[in-house]
Amino acid sequence: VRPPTSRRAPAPSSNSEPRPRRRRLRRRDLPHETVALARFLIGKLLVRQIDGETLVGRIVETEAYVVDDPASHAYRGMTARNKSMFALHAHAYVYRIYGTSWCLNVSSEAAGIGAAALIRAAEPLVGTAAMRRRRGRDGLSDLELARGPGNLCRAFGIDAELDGIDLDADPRLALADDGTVPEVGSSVRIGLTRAADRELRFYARGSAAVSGRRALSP
DNA sequence: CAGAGGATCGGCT
DNA sequence: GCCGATCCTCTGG
Repeated sequence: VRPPTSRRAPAPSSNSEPRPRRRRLRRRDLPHETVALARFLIGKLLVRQIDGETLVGRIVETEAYVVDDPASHAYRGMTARNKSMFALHAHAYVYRIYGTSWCLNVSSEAAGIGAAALIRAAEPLVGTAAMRRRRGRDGLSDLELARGPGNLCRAFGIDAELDGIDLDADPRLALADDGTVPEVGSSVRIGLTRAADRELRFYARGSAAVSGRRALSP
């Protein structure tokens, strides 16, 4: 039973262990297989350079959109919107949803195969003031700044301009590793109508920055 | 070329 | 929990 005042146990970033300086992840460091990539990204860092500032968050929630997946944008083949999903792994796929929000994915698999890992939430570590400014809403705690895929993109200033970029080398957006090893849980994906039963969502256990109903992240 | 609907969010009941 | 906002993209005729 959890204490009523705190929604979740301490997040992975609250470990007091010294850890190595963060190191940019190159393409060769990332699993190319979609589910392995989605799981691997939990605990890694998202590093954004924008307007002369550095924003860093720890990824705490992802979803896999695999080959032959009716819920995937790539299910019916390549289109103008989803072509970044067909890029070699470690490219960004950024798209607009509901006319209101952006979503960030990391492409997976070989060139020509449409699959990706959606980044659904991050725990802000560096640049929280800038993230709060970008969210444009009052009263948000740090842990709410990048909770949910649309909120994450808003906080990090991610939009169509970053669609298709190579996360291996682009100066504007990178993945990094600081040696943190979180405990990873899994569940069904959030917000889907098709293939809603597949267990393809991954999250950092104990993180207060994950989205979705609490029952999905025990 | 019209129409439906979506990997969301936030406000309201 | 429910619902509307908002704007493309994709589909079918």
